[in-house]
Amino acid sequence: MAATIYDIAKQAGVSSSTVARVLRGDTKGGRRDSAERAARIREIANRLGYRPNLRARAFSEQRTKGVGLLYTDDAWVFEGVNDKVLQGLVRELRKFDHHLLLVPIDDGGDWEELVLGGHIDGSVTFQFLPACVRTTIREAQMPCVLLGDNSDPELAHIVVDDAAGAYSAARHLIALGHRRIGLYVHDTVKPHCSIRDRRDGFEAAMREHALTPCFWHCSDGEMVSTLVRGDDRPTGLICYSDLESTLIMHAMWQHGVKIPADLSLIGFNDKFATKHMTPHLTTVAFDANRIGSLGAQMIIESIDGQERHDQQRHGVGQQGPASAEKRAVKVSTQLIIRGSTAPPS
Amino acid sequence: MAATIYDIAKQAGVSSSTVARVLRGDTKGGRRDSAERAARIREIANRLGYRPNLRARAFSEQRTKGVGLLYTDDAWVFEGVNDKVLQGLVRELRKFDHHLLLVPIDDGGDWEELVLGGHIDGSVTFQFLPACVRTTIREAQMPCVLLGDNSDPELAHIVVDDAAGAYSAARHLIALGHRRIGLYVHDTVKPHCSIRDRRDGFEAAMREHALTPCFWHCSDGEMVSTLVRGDDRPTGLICYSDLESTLIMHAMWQHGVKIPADLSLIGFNDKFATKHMTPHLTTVAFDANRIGSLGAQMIIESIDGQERHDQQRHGVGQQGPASAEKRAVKVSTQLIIRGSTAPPS
DNA sequence: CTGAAAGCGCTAACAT
DNA sequence: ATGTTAGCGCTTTCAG
Repeated sequence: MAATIYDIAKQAGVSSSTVARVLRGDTKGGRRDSAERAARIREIANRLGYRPNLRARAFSEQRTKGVGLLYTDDAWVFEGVNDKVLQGLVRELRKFDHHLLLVPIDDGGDWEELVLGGHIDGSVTFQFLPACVRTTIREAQMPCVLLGDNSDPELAHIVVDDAAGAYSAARHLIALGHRRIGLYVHDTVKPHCSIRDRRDGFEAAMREHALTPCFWHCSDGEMVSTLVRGDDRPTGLICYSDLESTLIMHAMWQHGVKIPADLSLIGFNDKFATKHMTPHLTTVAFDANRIGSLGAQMIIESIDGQERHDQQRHGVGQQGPASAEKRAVKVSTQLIIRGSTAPPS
Repeated sequence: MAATIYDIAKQAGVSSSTVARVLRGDTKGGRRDSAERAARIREIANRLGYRPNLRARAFSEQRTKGVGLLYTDDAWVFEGVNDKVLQGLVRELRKFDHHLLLVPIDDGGDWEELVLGGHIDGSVTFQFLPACVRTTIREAQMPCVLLGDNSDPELAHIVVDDAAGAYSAARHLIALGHRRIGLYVHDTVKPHCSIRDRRDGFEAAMREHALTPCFWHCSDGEMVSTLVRGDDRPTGLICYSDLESTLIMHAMWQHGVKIPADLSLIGFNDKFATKHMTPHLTTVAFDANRIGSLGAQMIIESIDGQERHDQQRHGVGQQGPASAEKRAVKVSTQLIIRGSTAPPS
């Protein structure tokens, strides 16, 4: 049905290799096909609506140019700023002629067939994965990059510089004159390295000023109670994400607590900071898209590196640059000051 | 490196075909391999850590078991309830041993290579696609299902029964005694069949009671102005999605307009209805996950149907059931009544 | 029930 | 510069 290089070769009266070379623009080794032949071949290919068969190519090259996105938690993938990460990832992969497969990890274990069966050349993971998955991937020597997760220092990963972000937020509040400052994480937030890192950064800033850091990991109802009652309530609150900020800000409206007069509020992610909020939210922003695009570059590099490595083992390679070097990248944060923070009244 | 059926065949002293058959549990035509041989083959395969090479299989079967998700607008894919649709889609595809590829459609047109190059067997689309994409897909005879889009009646598609949903929302408000009722769509919402369908359903209900429907497609600022000034302001508002409802509800809090006493509010999607709102939102819900899982079933059916169809053309098929029948599915809605609606005061 | 063999379409090493 | 050829690993007739 679909035209192959053989069909073209026959019509052009040349060999299939010539067709393949011309169509791929292969000029390796100063190669240059005679212009006339090349033109005719291209014309015929065009007329026949030729398209390289990617399945055949993948089979021959032993490489699909596919990257798997491994995840266990559906909600996580599409939550918060992860949509931006995913966008950056997909777009960047496409730039390098790769594509992304969605691979949910179930208990059933049928992901192994897909991941290890050779339908993908490497994988990228969101959130933390079960240890068995990591083991499997490592044993299979599959290139892998962790996104938003630094739980395995052995593997390449990209995370936000959460500590620095929380630190800058705390510094901002302290500079405004706040003394009772807290960090709030909603109780539905699952365990994640970013919680610890943000807490670390926050507490470091507080300690530098001999202040006592408060930390809450509870429901919004409980947090609101704490914020509205008592004289020792915090006057500054840093939220784990803009979602917490939204909940708190609206609750404060309803309880008559003025922001920023009675409470200074800082978010994280710059996700809902201006859309749903009055006043607009001071928040710790970062380039989520970049996490994805960097991830794409790293995984492709890693795949290419491994391929070279494999060729070496078969004695085809030239020399030995360091094999897929493990890397850890931190994406920087930026404090965006808007209307939700002010000196305490 | 990785074991193949030949490696196993050699060790077991049988032919590769036998290995292939045993490992696949192929019992076609009442076939049953001798138990002892089969057991030994399986044992060896296991010991060698054999895994079928999916690239080779795809090449041989001329089918990858991949489905492409085609989209032009990043934001759309991850917006609103579409994350749920995507979840349902991916999970259901996996149940049938298929997988999903993310295929952003750019102007560059490099999506054609991926889609038409045989890396996917069929495609599913979100939102409306450029006409040229649809033309290409149709000409290539690629199986395709439209999700949340009925703009092309020629193609199989699944949509929410938006008209019925809006109708039920309007009926609810009318039954409560409201007379001035409006439908509100935020001005950032891109053109989509659901806007028209919801408007149709809303207006139908209003006409049945000889009431005048109001419709706004504007910024939230403008909508709020309308809601807070004048005596002929609406007492009931149906929002295009829970997002509009959120914006409106919080603005009303800030303007001292009580919900539901002064304004009854209805959302759509049941997305933020209980999380961010006081009172909880009356909303039109539907099973977004189901759109995805139905979509998966339909696209796989369509792919299988086409395969049979192709075999027929080569004279291999048996008989001729209707080829991939085009279908249009509507997912039903359900009005969930919570605290944001009440009789007008 | 089993084995031999053709074929899927492309890449790349080798020969000319 | 071009042609020849040998894979890539699995599926699927077709003989036996």
